[in-house]
Amino acid sequence: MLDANALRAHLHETAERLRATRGFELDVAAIEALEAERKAVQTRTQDLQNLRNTRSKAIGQAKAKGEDVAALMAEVAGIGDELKAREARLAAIQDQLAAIALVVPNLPDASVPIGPDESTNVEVKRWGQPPALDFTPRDHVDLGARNGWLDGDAAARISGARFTVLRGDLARLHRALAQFMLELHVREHGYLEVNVPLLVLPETMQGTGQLPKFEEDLFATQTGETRRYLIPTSEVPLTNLVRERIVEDAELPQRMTAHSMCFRAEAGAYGRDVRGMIRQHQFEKVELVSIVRPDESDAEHERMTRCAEIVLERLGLPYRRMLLSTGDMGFAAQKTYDLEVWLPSQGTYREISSCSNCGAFQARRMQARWRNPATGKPEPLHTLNGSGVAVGRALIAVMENYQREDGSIAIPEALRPWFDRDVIG
RNA sequence: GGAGAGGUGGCAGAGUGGUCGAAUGCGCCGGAUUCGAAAUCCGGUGUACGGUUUCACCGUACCGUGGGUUCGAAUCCCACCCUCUCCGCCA
Repeated sequence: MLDANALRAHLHETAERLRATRGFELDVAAIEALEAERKAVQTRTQDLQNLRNTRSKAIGQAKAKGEDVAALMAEVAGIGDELKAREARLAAIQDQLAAIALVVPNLPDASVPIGPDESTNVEVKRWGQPPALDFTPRDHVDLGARNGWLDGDAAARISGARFTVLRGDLARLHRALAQFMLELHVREHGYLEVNVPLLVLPETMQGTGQLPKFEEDLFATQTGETRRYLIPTSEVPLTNLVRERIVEDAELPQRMTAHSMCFRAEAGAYGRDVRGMIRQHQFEKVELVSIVRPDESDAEHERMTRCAEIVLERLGLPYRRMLLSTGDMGFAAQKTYDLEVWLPSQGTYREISSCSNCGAFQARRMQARWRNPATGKPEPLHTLNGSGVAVGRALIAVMENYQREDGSIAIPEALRPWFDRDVIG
């Protein structure tokens, strides 16, 4: 959510920036009309409330002195009906304004390249050399066919498309990757390990920006009257830990990591990445979330991205860092780096991590604040999230980059603590 | 799932339908006292929204949530949510 006061004060300018960067059309006319009415109705409502309060108090005082209150009662008589109508109208207007505000995307940072889609992303750096294989590399589906390691057919029978069953040493490798990442972030990068709920309430989803606009991307459950959603990433519960809280300065910055299941409906992805486990309804991710003071978020964004990069470097996986252009950024982000890992079978880099600085955007939706010692006043925090990294995709990357001609897979040095061998298959 | 108790400011904890945004204590901030500190004393100390003559004042809302009764609700009524205790079931 954008700052309400700033939006009001710079409505046309903001609308122009949203159009230029996001291709988002802000309904300026509707907002102006609602704002004008809101101001009139709110002022009138509060005047009426004030009148009612003062008169009611006078009645109480008069009664206490044993005076006749008939005249005072008559004065208040007409207020009730108008007040009720005004209050209802005000609530309706504020609901409409909120509904508009909740679907406006974040404004990109000035350093973000302007462009329509991923074609205008900018490569910032490259690390590592793609492995020189003297045979034609297989993709992870072919490699996974050995030993019943990766079984899409079984998963389809059980759960439908976009699920996989992992078995044996591949399941073990998958688990080792998650453990390795979690340990790295906890022991070396200073993150607090958190274990979070996977089902969350609608207001939680609204806090981080998945709702109300992207409901079709989510899996939902219904138990009686209560609706709960499966998290698409542990960013959601982790970030919402500060929802409706005022955090003291001494508690900042907060760095949290969680290993969790993630669930995505992938409603708009029919036909994309249907082969293998690149794009699944259910996958695992080690997430990084930082809650920081506003003036620290840029530096934290760089730091967080490095924490994700180190995962790939320790695993010896070649990658590049991309600065996303305005058209490719998520709804809540003001700046995003994607890490893309080399996949030999595709001869290209594929997304394995996304690190975003959301600025105050999520914090305003969540009412997540800190007490600024300089002013003594509560101010919105800044929130950041990043994958550190996607476990399923890391598994694919290890399989493909560490494959050998016979279809066996070498175990990266960093994962040896979880294995008694240096090769599987 | 059954039975009971309870949800009030950062915390603890009062609150007969009428100057209750809310006593008191603790905590915190400022000041006095002190060589300094402790103790003591004095003062201050919620959040959001709105208005304006915009760093100051004024107004409104908020006592779990949502409704209702009333001129007036923390207080009365209804529904829901949550927490705790005991029982049952269960990983």
